[in-house]
Amino acid sequence: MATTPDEVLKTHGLRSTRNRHVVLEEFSHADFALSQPELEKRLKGEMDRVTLYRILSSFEEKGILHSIVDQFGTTNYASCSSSCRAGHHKDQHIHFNCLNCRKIYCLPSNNPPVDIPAGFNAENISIIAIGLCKACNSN
Amino acid sequence: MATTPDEVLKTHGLRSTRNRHVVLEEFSHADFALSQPELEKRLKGEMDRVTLYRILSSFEEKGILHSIVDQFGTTNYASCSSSCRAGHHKDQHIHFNCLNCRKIYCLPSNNPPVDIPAGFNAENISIIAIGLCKACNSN
DNA sequence: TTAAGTGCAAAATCTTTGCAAATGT
DNA sequence: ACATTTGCAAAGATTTTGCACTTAA
Repeated sequence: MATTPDEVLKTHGLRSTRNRHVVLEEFSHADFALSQPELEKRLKGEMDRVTLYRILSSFEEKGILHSIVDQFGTTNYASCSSSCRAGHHKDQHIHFNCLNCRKIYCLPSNNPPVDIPAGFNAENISIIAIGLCKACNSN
Repeated sequence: MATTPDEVLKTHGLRSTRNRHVVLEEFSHADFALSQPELEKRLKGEMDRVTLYRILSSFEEKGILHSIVDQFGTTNYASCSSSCRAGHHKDQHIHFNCLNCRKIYCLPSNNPPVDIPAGFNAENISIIAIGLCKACNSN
């Protein structure tokens, strides 16, 4: 079921605006996570930087995107799986952060079970593999 | 074998200075990872902010500390295990990032095996459990 | 002595906030 | 019409850079 951008927005209680469509469009192309600075470059001049920040955080809040903080401390965003709901994200896959191109890939691998000591209450587990990605490896 | 601060510095090719001793002292107390902002608070007035940044990055580079980027994008530092060498860190434990007090704990758990797709070359794997820590849970 | 380390000022980033104008429903 | 969304300006926060002074070896 291919949901249209309009439907995605409506379903998540957001108005359909030109800027939001542009951002959704970018994510539909990308096969990896995008950061605000990266998106800003791609959309150079298309919209105000602040608007972009606001769109990203509303998309995350509504459950359209989930965020991954990479090894450089930058927040990156990727489309959510169907298991994400507004205000509650559950990343069930591993991310790969390339040291060279800095891209973040959502890997198909599932999280392995992780052993947490008693007393600690893990709500979510972030697993990020760090190294060289497929593209950078073959150069 | 309790290595003295002086020995730690010498072994890693760093000069023995007052500032570095102060930083090492802080880490010897801490049972969790410390960020630059946190250290700056603790060492209020003891040294320049820039010096602290430089000490932390040289300690990381030389393999005295390893860094963990937390859920808020802040870089935190913790003592390295003996398996870390200059320029090559191998975190073999899981970190726990508390949503309430924001502390990062190095858990005793070992990394589970993680399945990485062919073509990707993982140098290191960062596993961060996010939730409420032991202390914050019991309040 | 002299290379490494430090402090201060300033720059560079990245992110947030306030508010008036524009836009979607 | 009216609440949302946007753009601009400005403020905050964090981290880096340049350079002259100081210090460890």
